[in-house]
Amino acid sequence: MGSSIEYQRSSDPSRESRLLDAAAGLFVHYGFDKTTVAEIAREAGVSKGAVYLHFESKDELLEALILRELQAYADSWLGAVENHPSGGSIGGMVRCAMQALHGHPLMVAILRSDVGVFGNYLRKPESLLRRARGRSTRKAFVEAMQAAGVIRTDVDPAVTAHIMNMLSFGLVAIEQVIEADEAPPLDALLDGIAEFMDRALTPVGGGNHEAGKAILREFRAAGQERLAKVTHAG
Amino acid sequence: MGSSIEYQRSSDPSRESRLLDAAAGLFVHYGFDKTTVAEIAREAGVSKGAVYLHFESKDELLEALILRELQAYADSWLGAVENHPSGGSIGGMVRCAMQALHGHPLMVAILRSDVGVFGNYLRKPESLLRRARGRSTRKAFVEAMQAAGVIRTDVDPAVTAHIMNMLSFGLVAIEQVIEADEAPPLDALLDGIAEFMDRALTPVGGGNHEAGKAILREFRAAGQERLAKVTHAG
DNA sequence: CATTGACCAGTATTGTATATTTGGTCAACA
DNA sequence: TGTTGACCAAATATACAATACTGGTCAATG
Repeated sequence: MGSSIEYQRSSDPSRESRLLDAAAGLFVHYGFDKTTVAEIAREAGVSKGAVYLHFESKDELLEALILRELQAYADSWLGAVENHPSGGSIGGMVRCAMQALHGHPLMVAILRSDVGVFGNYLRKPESLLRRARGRSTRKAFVEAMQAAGVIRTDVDPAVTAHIMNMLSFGLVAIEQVIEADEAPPLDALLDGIAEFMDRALTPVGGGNHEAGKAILREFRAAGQERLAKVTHAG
Repeated sequence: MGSSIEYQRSSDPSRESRLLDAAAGLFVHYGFDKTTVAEIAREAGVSKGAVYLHFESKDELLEALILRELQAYADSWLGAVENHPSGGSIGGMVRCAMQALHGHPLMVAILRSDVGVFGNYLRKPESLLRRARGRSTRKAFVEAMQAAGVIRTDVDPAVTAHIMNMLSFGLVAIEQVIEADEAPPLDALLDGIAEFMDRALTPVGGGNHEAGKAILREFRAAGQERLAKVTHAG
C-alpha cells in the first residue's frame, strides 16, 4: 500500500512484458495462489530476483497485469469498432465488445471475478479494480451516447447501463451453467445480440455511427487517464 | 440413486412443509454442508428420526426442497403475469419473472448455482436440476411465443433464448459485483427491462397478450409434468 | 401404527510436531 | 549497473493420533 519510494525501474520493456506474459499464462492455468514467483521467473527466462527489479511484489505484478489487460482489451474493442462497418451503432459496439473478449481470457476472468484465477486479490478493498471502478462510468457512457444521438433518449441511462452490465456478466456467467452444445454458434449469437441491442436502443431515425465511434475514442482516452492516475496514487 | 422401495410416507403435509421450511432457512443461512439433519429436525420441532420418515436422505430432502422451490417460483411468476395488465407481453413476462425472484432466495441461489448454499449437489450429474433441464426448453418457449404472435418472427429463437438466459444469469451475477447504491431502484429497473425487451422482441403490430398468457400456462403445466416424471424415475 | 433418541460406522476436525515451500531480501558478482 | 541465486522468516503442507460430529438405522416406546 503506502508505496514507499519511486525506485529506478529497468527500462527494458520487453523483459517486463515477458514476465507479464508468463504470469498471465500461469495465472489462467494454475491460479494466482498456486503460481509461484519462481515459476513466473523461470517461464520468463530470468531469475527470481529479477522479478523484483520490475515489480514491488507479487500483488503489484498482478496489478500491472490487470492494468495491461484492461488496456489491451480496450484497444481490441476500439480496434474492432473502428473496423466494423456498423461498429458505431450501439449493437455494433456491444457486438465488438463481446467479440474482443476472445483472446482475452484474463478479461473474462476479471468480469467473472474469478477467484480461481486471482485468488482473493480482486476482493481486497485496495485492489486496482476497486480503485479504478468509476462510480457510474457506464451511466455517463450511456448519457454521452444519448447526447450524440447513438442511443434513443427516452430511456433511463442508469437503467440502460445496468442492463448492459447484466448482459456483460450474463455472457460470462452463463458459460459455467450451459452445456457448450446448447449455445448457438458464436457468430449467430453476436449478430443476434447486436440486432437485439439495436432494436432496443437505436433512435427511430437510426443512430449516428461516426458520433458513436468518436464518443468511444473519447471514453477510451479518459479511461486511460483515469487508470494512470489510479496507478500513480497508490 | 437406484431408489429402492416406495415406502409408506407420512400423509401429514404440514410436517413435511415445516421440515422443508426449516431446511430452506438453514441452507440459505449456513449452506447445505454446514447444516446438520439434527438442526433441521430441531428447527422443525421434530426428532431427527422423523426426518427420515419423510425423506430418504439429506440429499433427497434437498431435492424435494428444490422441487418445491421451482414450483413455488413458477406459481409466483404465473400469478404475477396473470395479474399484471401487460403480463402477456414478452417484456411483461420478463418483468414478472424478475419481480417474482423476490421472496425466492433459493431460486436466486439456483440460478447462481450457489455452491455455498447447495454444497456440491448442483454439480452432481444426477442432480434434480440436471435431470430436469430440458435440452432446449427456452428455445421451444421462444418458438411457441413466436407462433403465438407474442415475439417477432424474424429473430433466431435459439439466439433469443440464449439472450434471455444471459439476462437471467446476469441479473443475479451482477449483484455480487455492483455496490447496492449503484443499482437503480428496483421498480425503475424492472420497468426499464420490460421496455427494453418489448422494444427488442415485440412484433411491429404489438403482441397478442392473451396468447402469451395462454402459452405460459401451457408451459407451466408441461413443466410440472416433466418435473413429476423426473422425480418419479430416480 | 407413528415416533423417538440411543446407537453405529465413517468422516471431519483438532492438536501437535515436523518438513516443505513461499514471497521477498541482499551481499556478491559480472 | 544490472543481475543473480543463496538465504530468511513466515506461511503452508504433511503426518498422524485423538476426538467430535455426521448422516443414517432401528429396537424400544407410547
